[in-house]
Amino acid sequence: MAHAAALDSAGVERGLARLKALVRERNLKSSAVRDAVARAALQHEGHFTVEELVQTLRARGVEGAHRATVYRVLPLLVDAGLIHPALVASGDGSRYERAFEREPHEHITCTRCGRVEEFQSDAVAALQADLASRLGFRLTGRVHELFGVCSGCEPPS
Amino acid sequence: MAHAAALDSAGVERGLARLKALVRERNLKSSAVRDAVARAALQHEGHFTVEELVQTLRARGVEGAHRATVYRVLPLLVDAGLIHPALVASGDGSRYERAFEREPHEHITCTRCGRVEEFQSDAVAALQADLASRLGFRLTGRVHELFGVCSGCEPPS
DNA sequence: CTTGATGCAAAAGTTTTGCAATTTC
DNA sequence: GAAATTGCAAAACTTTTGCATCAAG
Repeated sequence: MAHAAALDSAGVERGLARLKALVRERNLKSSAVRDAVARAALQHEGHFTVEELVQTLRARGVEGAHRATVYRVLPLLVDAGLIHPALVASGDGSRYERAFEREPHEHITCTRCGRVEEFQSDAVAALQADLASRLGFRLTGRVHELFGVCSGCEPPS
Repeated sequence: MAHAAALDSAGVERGLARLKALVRERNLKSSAVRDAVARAALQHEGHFTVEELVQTLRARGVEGAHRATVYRVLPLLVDAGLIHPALVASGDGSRYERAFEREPHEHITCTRCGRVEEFQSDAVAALQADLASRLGFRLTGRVHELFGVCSGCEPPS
């Protein structure tokens, strides 16, 4: 189970519009390459590394967004709220995941069998919102992962 | 704000004992250098990078635990439950923080300036415990990170 | 003495940067 | 045209590894 479904094409367009708005706001210039990176990021399922994004773009034939360009573009996508860094450092480089038009979600992983349950908790979401504003932050993203041992792997005795 | 207070010396000793137990269990050999790394990690306030730990050790005069050695030792400290990886990738290398004798806590990161606030919420902890047990999991770990823009970077207008 | 731990240096990786060539406004 | 964006290559970093040497059991 586990990963967010890919964003549909209308959603991707809305994401690109959001990016364009930020670009205008900062007096930057639009660019086809950057849009392609944004598209790939928005359409990616689950989390991805920079390398994976580069591969996706390359596979997608067309324009080969250079690795360095991707590195330069990602921070802007984060600022635009399209993606955000995800998962604690786990070896091979930084990971990101889509943040745009994505419901807050939680994961709980069984460290024994690897099974992942995905669930939603309005109570958690409400708490997060409350905590963020109390600390003076405008909340834009969240990562909430629980780890444990499931009943299948460790029957309550 | 709010980084974890340093562990007192009795706590450090308990941590070292725990490490020693793991070392014995795995038929490894004890070592003064490894203990020094463990000490520095346990006493460190807040999160730290490998580089910072190396600096601390160097400053502490004594033996200059080599960078490579620290890299080799850290996974063992994680297995022993003394520390754990912390924070999603944020630029300069993996971060760790003490886990031993420490309450669960959360992080909120400003995506604009990178500042990290650490806080504790009993309500969140209670919810996590409740959700986990409801899903049939024995909770053993959690990663909870919020992202946003802090008031310093985006004054409430 | 047998095996693990360490330091060093070299190898792998990951990110960042300077520059010249392009593209956008 | 002026200024931002890109690709490329080089530089800067972060982690991992092979080896010879040391230390612990």
